[in-house]
Amino acid sequence: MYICSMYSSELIKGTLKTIVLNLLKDNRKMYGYEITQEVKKMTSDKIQITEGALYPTLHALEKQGDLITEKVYIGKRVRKYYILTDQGKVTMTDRVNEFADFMKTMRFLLDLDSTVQNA
Amino acid sequence: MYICSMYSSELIKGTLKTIVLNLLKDNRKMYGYEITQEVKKMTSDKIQITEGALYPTLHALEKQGDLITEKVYIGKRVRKYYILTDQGKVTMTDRVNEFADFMKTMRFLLDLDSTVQNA
DNA sequence: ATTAATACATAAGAAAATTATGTATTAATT
DNA sequence: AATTAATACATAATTTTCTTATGTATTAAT
Repeated sequence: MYICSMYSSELIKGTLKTIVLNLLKDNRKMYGYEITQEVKKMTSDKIQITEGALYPTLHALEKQGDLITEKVYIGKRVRKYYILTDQGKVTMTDRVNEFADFMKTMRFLLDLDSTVQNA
Repeated sequence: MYICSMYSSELIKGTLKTIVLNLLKDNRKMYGYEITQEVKKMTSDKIQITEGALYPTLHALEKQGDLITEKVYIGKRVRKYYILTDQGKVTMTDRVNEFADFMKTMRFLLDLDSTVQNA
């Protein structure tokens, strides 16, 4: 997963890229460790991204042209900021829309709109 | 995946057990092929479960005691109906609630409530 | 002085799909 | 009548994506 205290690991698979790309929208620049902390904070520890999952994903997104990096030295420590490219913005929008549509489909399929769970 | 014309494969990973268990609720009994067709129909072809994914999943759920089977012969053709056990009903509820909660978390994380996509 | 936190990275292994293949019956089409 | 499509099961090889483990190094806190 990304170490999830709350969700069974297989549930969350496949959403990491969507989460990362979405966090970087509005020209925000973030570095890896910051992403892990922000997601942990925003989800009240429900989703905790592991470094073993995050860094390869960031490298893949960079390789495919969705992200560019900016190295900054904080004292002697390296920090790699990630920024969305124009292509990355398109990918981000596609991914988020796709996930939103997927949720809609799943809500219908699991009959969730008539239950309490989706409050 | 389950052959998804619409969703990128990694998005859907991990929801198959939840989908299957949920379809079998209310003491409904279904066989494998029927499940693939029902999901295809209910999602307007957006989610198409492949046999390579479904059968191993059904066998796993049976092995762990969530499902029992009932063989029926239609002429010379075998049909294996799957039925939720009492344990399976608990698993089903847990899984569906977990997914509902996960969607809630993701809606917040992706800031979907303030956009058009979640209509 | 030691531990925790920050910050990066990669590699081995596991889980859950995909893709491909196989068997066999029955219905539909040409 | 012969072929194709649909029904219905199954498994095996491969790929993807994550987990778990490990590694290096700096800085802050105890």
